[in-house]
This record gives sequence, structure tokens and C-alpha cells, in this order.
Amino acid sequence: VRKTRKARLSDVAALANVSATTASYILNGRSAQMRISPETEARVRRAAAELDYRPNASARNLRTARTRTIGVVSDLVAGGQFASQMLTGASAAARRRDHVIVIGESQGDAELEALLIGEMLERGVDGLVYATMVTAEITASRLLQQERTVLLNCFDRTASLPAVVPDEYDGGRRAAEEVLAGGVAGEVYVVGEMPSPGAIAGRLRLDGISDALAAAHVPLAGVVACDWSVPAAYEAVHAFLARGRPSALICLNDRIAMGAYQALALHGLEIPYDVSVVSFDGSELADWLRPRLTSVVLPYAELGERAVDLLLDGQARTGVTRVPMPVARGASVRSRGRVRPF
Amino acid sequence: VRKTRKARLSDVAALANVSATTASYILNGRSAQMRISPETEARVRRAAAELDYRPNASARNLRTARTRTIGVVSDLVAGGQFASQMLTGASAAARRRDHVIVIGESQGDAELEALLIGEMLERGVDGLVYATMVTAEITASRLLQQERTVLLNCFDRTASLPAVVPDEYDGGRRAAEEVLAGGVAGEVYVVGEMPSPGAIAGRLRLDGISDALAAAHVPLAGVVACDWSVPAAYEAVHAFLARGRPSALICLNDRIAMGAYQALALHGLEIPYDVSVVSFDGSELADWLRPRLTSVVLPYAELGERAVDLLLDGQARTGVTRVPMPVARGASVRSRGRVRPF
DNA sequence: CTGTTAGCGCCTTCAA
DNA sequence: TTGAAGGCGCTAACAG
Repeated sequence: VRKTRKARLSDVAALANVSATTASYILNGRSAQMRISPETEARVRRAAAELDYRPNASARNLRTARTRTIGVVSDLVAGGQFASQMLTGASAAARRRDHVIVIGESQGDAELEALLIGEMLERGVDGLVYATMVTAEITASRLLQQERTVLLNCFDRTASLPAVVPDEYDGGRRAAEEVLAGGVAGEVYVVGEMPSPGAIAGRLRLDGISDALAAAHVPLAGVVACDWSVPAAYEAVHAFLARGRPSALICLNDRIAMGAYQALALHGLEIPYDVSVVSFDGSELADWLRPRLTSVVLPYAELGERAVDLLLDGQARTGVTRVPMPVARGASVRSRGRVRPF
Repeated sequence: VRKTRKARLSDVAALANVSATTASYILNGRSAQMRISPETEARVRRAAAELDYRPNASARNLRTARTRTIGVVSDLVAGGQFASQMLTGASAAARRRDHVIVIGESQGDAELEALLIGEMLERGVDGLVYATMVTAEITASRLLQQERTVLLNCFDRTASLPAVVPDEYDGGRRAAEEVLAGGVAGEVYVVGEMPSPGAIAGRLRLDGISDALAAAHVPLAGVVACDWSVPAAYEAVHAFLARGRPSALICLNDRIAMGAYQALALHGLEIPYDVSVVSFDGSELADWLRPRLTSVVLPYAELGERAVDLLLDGQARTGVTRVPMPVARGASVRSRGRVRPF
């Protein structure tokens, strides 16, 4: 095992019998432009490999005032699906363009958030991605507005920062269309309600659902209100089923759908033959339920990618980019061809 | 809105009528040590605030050869719970010690992994955390071995790198003890089997379970083999129930437990009155099932914290740190006091 | 107690 | 086609 000290550019240059300048040009892929002899280039590259040379990013950053680093600050707390997939997408997009990601979680604490952003600015990040756990309209802090920033899963009307969000309204339409495609024999209900003030996903989904149903002359029969959690949905749907028999339930997320599944089972109703169920999220949970749940997918990874791309493209138009929500089909929706087994 | 250029240390010094040295000492909290007059200090701090001064990390890093940055590279792919919680823990621990985290996902690609590690080394990270999605014995790459590295959720016997893993064996014992605590009326089975070659969690859990049961004179009745997924577990348990009636099922993870729940329901068996169920993971899923599932928790966030702490403590003893797995109690285990409702 | 000085490693005009 | 020189912003000996 060679126990050499970390090699510097000048070491490489020395070993190759050239100046640091030449070595720098070559190692930065500008040898053609500088019309450096192929033989010199080979010698330098060999020397670099020999010494296991790695450029010192701090020095380069200091000189170039760029860091090829993107700061991602999020308010994610329990951070399940979202945090993870979003970071995966962002990280992959960054890699593709030779950047790297540093992360910070504000945990919803404004002071900590400012601290984290400050930290990243000191580090000279080339840009910031600010992500929220729930799709919401926010007020971006001064700090964010002064820097090159892309909002992820949220947007700010006052500041004209570019933003990337799922196309919830269209997602709502798609959910409704899934139900309609199978033919509707009775009443269609939505399960869930708006959780927190700033959040808007529920509202938009509901709008999309209403509009699509209305267009098909199957007006939405009503909304079963409940928190976006399994037990709350279970209770709410349980109570609801004591009063009526829906033909289809459109749940505002997969956890609600899980609660609905439990309640339907308790009432001896079989999915999809007695009741169709569709929901939103496209989480793993949808695949785990029996029958598999048809769900309109929140494309978290793609959101992360798009945000980073937007940031790095510089063009960063100031508008809101809406990313389509694809449908992950399970077997929870009645269809004309699907017959109840014995 | 002030549109000043970014202030340098020398600007602050000039505004405060001191030299850059003095300003540097003060801003780095060494004014006491340097016995700088309080008045001078106040003047400098005021100037810094006035100019909204932020130290340039690149310059500082270059000078000090430290970056207060930790690189986390993982092989996480779909990256659900684990990725997210582990990063949350690591990030929090880093923050606490004034460090920041840069992330990279190798997606199981060795070449990409080397690239990412190289990238981090260029950036001069103060240390590396290498994390795997499943607890496994690995062979750390040369690069890793040469750097200050802590292994997370994996370990390498040959290289003596410090490692942090969940205490799976003890977790197994705890799972068994949960079942035993309620009194065992019949046979206890384990559901699941070892997934991939390098993985060891299943084996250790099984050992812990066997030992704890044997110690209580309730030998393990058998193992129902299946993949660690909901549908596989459903099928396996379904088939198993056609042949026998267990008193308790210890599932090797929460997804398996979910499949078991589905199969038990199909056979008209009620949890926990007919069958007790315990599992591992402590994921959200455990809270969503009805009745809530008792699960031995994988303390991902804590693993992340411990890894970073170990890294930063320098002492970094070369051994394997086993983090205890706490039990999250639900209502899926029969207990002496729990009576079947009407 | 405070200022002067000298680099950290790299990039990049400017000359040769 | 290559080399010499200067400086990015900050820290830390070493003087005073």
C-alpha cells in the first residue's frame, strides 16, 4: 500500500515535466483548445493516475467562486416516502450534471431554517432547493428570495421564485376517470378533507374530481370528511357505511384508502365488486393492500429531478411547473370485464 | 433593499478599524483567548452584522484543510423508511456539531459508488459514512478503507472499520419475550426467511427468537418460509393455515405481518385472541394495521446519529456498535388481561 | 492587545 | 504550445 501524501497539481506537473498551467489545462479537458501535444497530455494523465491525484475542491471553489454544490433544505419531519424519493431524484439529477447535494432539515423551525440556509450560503452553494412535505403555498424567507432558489412541492405567489409541484388538479381528473372507465352503477364519494391551512393538494384534487365527474354527468355524491390517516378514515367510512352504500370511493390518499379497506371489509363489502376504490399517492402501501389499490402517483423523484434541472438550467423561469401524476393501476376498480369470482 | 456586494473579512475589519487578524479572532470566538478589548469586539461584531458578513467557507477550508462536512454514501434504491430516517438522524447529529452532510446514492453500482466517494474526497469531507439498505456483511472498497469511515447498517470483518448496526439478536429475544409475556397456549412459528446472501438480519433475529423461546421451554414450532413481502407472506401463511393453527406468529418484518394479517382474516382468525402476531421494523405500517401491530423497532434515525457521532468523536474504535431495538407495542399480542370483546 | 506577513492549491491572464 | 506570476478569502505564526 502506497502511503503517499495527498498529491497536488504541482506534483503531477513535476512528475510529468510540465508546468502546473499545462497540467491544469489538460486535467480540465481543455487540452484540445490549448492545442497541447497528445504526447504531453498522455504523460500528464499518466502522472495524475500514478499519484492518484485529486483536485482540491476547496482551492478550486475559492478560485472559481463556484462549488458545484446544491443545497436542499426541507421541512420534512417524519420524512417517509417524500423525503427519500425527492432526495433520490434530486441527487440523481445533480450527479448527472456533476453536482453534489448537501441537505438540511428545518423540522418546521424557522430559526433553524435560516441557520441552515446561512450555512449553505457560507459554503457557496450554487443554488438552493426549498422543499416542503405537503404541497402548500408558502411565504419564502428573505434569504431564499435573494438567492438562486427553486421551490419544491410548494410555491410563493408574492416572490416570483420558480416552483415545481405535482399537477394535483389533473390528478384529480385522472382519479375520477379511473372510476368512470369501469362504468358507474351508483354514487361516487370522496373520502378525506383538507388537512392544514396552507395545504392545497386536497382542494385541487377535489376540484379535478368534481369537474371530471360532472363532465360525465355523474355528479359527486358527497364528501366523507376525515383526517388523512388510517384510523380516522376507518372510523369515518365505518360510520358512513351505516347510512349508505356507495358505488365508488375516491380517497384523497393511500392511508385513507387503507382505512376504507378495513371499514369495507368489516361491512362485508368486497372490492371492487361491491365498491370501487381509487386514491392518491402511489405509495408502496397501494401495492400491499388486497386487492392492489389503484392510485394516482405523486411523482416525488421526478419533482426532485425537475427542481434541480430547473435550478441548473439557469433559465429558471419564474413560473410554476406542474408535473403530471401518473396512474398506478391495481385491481380496486370495477371494470366491465371484471367478474366476481366464486 | 441593500444591494451590496458580498462582504469579505477585510471589509468588516476596515469598517471596524481593525486588522483582518483581529476580526478573524473575534468572529471565531477566540477574542477571550486573545484578550481583545470588549469594545473592539463589539465594534467588529457590529460591523459584521452591518455588512451581513458571511465567512467564505471555501477559503477557510482551503486554509484549515477541514470542511466540517460529512459524506454519506448509501446503496439505497427505492429508499423508503431507511434512507429517510437514517439521513434525518445523521443530519441532526451533524448539525449538533456544526457539520453538514452531502449525500450520494450508489444504487448498488460499484463504479458509481467509487465515483461518488471520489467526489466527496475531492471536496475534502472530514469523514465518510457508508450505509446499506439491508443489514449485511460487506467488503469495503479500498477507497473507504483509506479514509476515516464509519459503516452504517453493515460491517466488514476484514477491514477493521467501525460499524453501527441494530442489535438484531437481542431484538429477536425481545420479540419472543413479547409473545411469552402473554402466555403461550400453543405453537409459536416464525414467518419469513433469509432474503439475500450477504444479509444477516433474519438469521440473527431467528437465533434470538429460538434462544429466548427455548429458555422458556416453548421451543420454536417451525418456520414458514417466504419472501419479505406482503403478497408472498399472504400466500405462505394462507397455505400454512390450511394445515395448522398456530398460537403465535413472529414475522420477520412488518410487511410479512401485513400479509399474515390478510391471511388470518381470510381464515376467520382474530388477532390477538386466536393468534398473536409480533414483527420487526416498527414502520408506520405497524400503526396502520388493525389491531395495531406490536413490532420490534429498527432505530434507523439513531443508527444515523450514532454513526456520525462515532465519526466525529475521532476515537472511532474499530468495533461494531450494536444499537438496541426497542419494542413498539400495539394490540396484536394476546395478554392475560385482554379479553375478547363481543 | 493588535498588525504584518505568508501561504493553503488552484486557475488564468499575460508573455515568451 | 508552455511557463511565470498573481490572487481568490481566510488563518495563524510571529512580531511589536
